[in-house]
Amino acid sequence: MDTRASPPTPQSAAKRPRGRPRKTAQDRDDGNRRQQLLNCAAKLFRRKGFGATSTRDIAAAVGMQSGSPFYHFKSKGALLYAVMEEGMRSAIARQQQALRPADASGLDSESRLRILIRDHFDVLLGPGSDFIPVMLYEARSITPRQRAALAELQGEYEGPWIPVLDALHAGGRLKADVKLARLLMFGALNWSAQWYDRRKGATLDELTDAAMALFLAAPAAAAKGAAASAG
Amino acid sequence: MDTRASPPTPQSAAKRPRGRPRKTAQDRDDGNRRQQLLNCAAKLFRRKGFGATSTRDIAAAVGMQSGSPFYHFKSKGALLYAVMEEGMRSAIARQQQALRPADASGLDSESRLRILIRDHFDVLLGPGSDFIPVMLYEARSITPRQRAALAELQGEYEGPWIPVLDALHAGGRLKADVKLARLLMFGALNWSAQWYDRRKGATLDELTDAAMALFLAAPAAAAKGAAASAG
DNA sequence: CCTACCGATCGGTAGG
DNA sequence: CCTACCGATCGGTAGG
Repeated sequence: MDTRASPPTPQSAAKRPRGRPRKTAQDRDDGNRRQQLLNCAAKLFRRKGFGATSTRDIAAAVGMQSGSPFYHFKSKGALLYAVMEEGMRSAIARQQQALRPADASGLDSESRLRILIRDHFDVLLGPGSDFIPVMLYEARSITPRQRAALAELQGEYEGPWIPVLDALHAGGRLKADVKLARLLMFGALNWSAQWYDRRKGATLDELTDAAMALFLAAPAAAAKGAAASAG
Repeated sequence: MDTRASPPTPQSAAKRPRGRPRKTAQDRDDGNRRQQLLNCAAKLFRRKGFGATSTRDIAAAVGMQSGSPFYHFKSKGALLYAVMEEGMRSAIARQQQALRPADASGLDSESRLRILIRDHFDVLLGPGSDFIPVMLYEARSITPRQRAALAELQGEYEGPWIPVLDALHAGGRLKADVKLARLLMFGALNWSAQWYDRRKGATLDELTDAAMALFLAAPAAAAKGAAASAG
């Protein structure tokens, strides 16, 4: 799904009779090295920042020579963007996965919001989650064109939140202006990437509880019958 | 109301017989150039990021030669830290100013929180407010020692929030765990530096209203008599 | 604060 | 994907 890095030597059959195009004989890597570059780049960009990370750092982290990353990505900026794009695509896929049972069982808006928030924390703070933080905190370093492309993916990610927040607003559970509330809520969640420490403090479930308690007003006192008792 | 841009040439009378030790004769700058460096550095660090801003960029922005910033700051990192420290000191001073009348007139916790939030938006989004965003988003680029020093100032800034949030929690207006609520709230506010556009969208007052409505539960229905009617 | 400069590093490329 | 390399830029300094 990438314009970059089409398979090398398209139809230059060289020695090899008719295998898939490989650069050399050893087939233990494939497009695997590219993924390793992405993983290491994400980790380093997050820890040190884009500007403070050299392509040599990244190459060394995956055991390559200094010029080799440019075989997979045409520039350092392209590598950064690839990290962000993979982060978003993976987040969207994960979100759809998380919502699938919710659709089936017809959960109410509160439960759906809880799922969205819990999933968001997972994307942001779960294991191997450097891609989205890089996207959130290095946006200055990509081109306007790339930013626009990312904005589209972000819109896709935010899509499922809208009807949930609208419904909660209509039901009096969300008091603030819906658009501003959404921006503020995402801020509250996204900022956790700056302070959350997986090894100590609250669990992601506790974080989710806190966020729900912070954002949602109690159900209207005189409601029907089915009230949920939250811990 | 800005700590920056103090009036130039305080009492330096022309040739001046026995002034304080100055490097050369021309007295049109003083410690003024240093402040210009800080202002321009803050603006550039915020727009382009620390890594993508060269000391030459900064020098050019204030009309200096490339080596001259190092007369005022011993390294690029020292300049970054100076921006952050000035941002925090100025934010603390501004906060104390904002709270002064509140102390005097004995406002309730809700009103005090509103003042804190409104002031925070001012520090973050008001005119000439590049210093705090730089501090928030370039923390990776300073040394652990500098981070520790900043953490102390941040503690000073957060101090006034604690009793207010505790009181609101005790009064049932803030439902979430207080510590997590504080972290999430600061996230919601701080993130606004990423999306807020002064020229369009909501005003800082509207933003403050939205934040208050998002964070605070309605006052307990059966309270005493003096209830405030919020818009 | 300028002039003149240095050593190091960096992104990137040719050519295999 | 490595070897070998280049031009540019960068942070920083000496010396006035």
